[in-house]
Amino acid sequence: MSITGIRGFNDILPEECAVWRRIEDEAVRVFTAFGFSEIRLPVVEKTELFLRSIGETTDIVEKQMYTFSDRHGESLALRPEGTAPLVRAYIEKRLYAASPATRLFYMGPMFRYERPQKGRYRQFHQIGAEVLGTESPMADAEALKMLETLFVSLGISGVEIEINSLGCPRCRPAYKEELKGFLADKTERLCDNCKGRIGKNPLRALDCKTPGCLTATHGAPAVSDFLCDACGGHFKGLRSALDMLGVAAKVNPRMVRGLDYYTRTTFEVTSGAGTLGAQNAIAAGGRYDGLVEELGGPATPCFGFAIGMERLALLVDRNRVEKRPLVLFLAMGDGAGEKGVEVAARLRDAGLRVVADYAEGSLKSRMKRADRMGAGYVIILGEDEIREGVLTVKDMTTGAQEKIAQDKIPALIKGRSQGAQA
RNA sequence: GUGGACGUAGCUCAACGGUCAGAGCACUGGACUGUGGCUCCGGUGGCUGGGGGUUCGAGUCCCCUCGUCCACCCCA
Repeated sequence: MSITGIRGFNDILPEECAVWRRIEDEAVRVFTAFGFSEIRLPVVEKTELFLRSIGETTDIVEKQMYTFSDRHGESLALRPEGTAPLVRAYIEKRLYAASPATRLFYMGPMFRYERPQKGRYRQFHQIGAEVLGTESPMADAEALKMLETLFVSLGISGVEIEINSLGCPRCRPAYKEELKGFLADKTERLCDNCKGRIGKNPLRALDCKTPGCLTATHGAPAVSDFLCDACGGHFKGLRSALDMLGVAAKVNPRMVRGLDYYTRTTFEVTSGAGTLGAQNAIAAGGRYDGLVEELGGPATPCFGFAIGMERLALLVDRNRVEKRPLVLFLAMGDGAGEKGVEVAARLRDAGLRVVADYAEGSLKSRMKRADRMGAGYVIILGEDEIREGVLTVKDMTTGAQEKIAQDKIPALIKGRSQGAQA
């Protein structure tokens, strides 16, 4: 076998790229309308950045990061997510100085060493957006509205938004203790995984789907009952803002996220569509009010989310890919090939999408190919046309054809395809 | 990291341990000298993922390995 690609690292082929392109274009359009600006960040960062942001005991850091030493022995990592690098840049480039609230979005590859499966790959792609510098629950609500707007514009339906509040460093410890107390006499029922993390992060048990953990956590106290006044008010503000914006979100008091930096609002967007396999989360995020300060910046409350590109692509309608009509230019006979590429170039200058076909073969087989390539029009340049100083244009959908002067072709094709679309 | 299913032509899949591994689609040529879609006829295309073993004989059975898929775990 010759050299193959790496497990979990996929080639995105042209057909799939058309879908991705559509998603990306739509995301740029929607996010821009909400006042977000694009930022492009490196794919590699110092390992320490992720240790300090995501949390040293999270699965991502413990077993999913691609880390390596560079030639000077410094530990670097392929980014497993986009928020930490963005916050690093925000602090390093002092973006907070420009305006009180900064809205940024990014898209690109992320890397996690996991066992690949449907909707889960070692190199995967995210589109993310972050609002930095505002504590207002309106920011959370608007970001969710933005997400919903994107999904609608992509024709995706049947998604469910779940929200929760995890509280803040002031109120969460009390809840943690309460939960630990509740689980204390039920530890035996927890799965090994949850037994291990009960000390550090007992909240994870709420999210666990193993039967034992489900029964053990049944009737457990809810975070929402332990929120401090400020967090409770924030969560209430979020819910009423969502109502106002017409965003349907369900409160799920058991939803816990896997990254340590989340505070207050967390959310997850899932789809019931079977095409997603077991990975039903297509977007998720939340508030991380302490992260910027934690990483050495000024205290800056933030909200952000990331969308899983591969998963979203599984949900978009493949049949609706925008296409300008393709014109296939066929030249036949001595010298016609050269003349052909030149005429094709002029037609492109006039705004048409033209492929010059100078392959061998009978006209019949070349017509057949043109048809299979999806050509809307075929232009033929052969001996007859050269002699008469015209080109033959055939409309492949109607089958009609006519001989016409070269400079009249763009108008003819544009006129017809516009008429056809209307 | 754990468990399961599966690797045969570019794609989807056949072939009881027994001739030369087949079919459909795709590609290509022709029937139809410069006109596509339909039909018919021909052609190209395979180290049966790789390695080892059992057997007179292996695509088929056994072991190893690589890969894919599914699930757990985790997450987007």
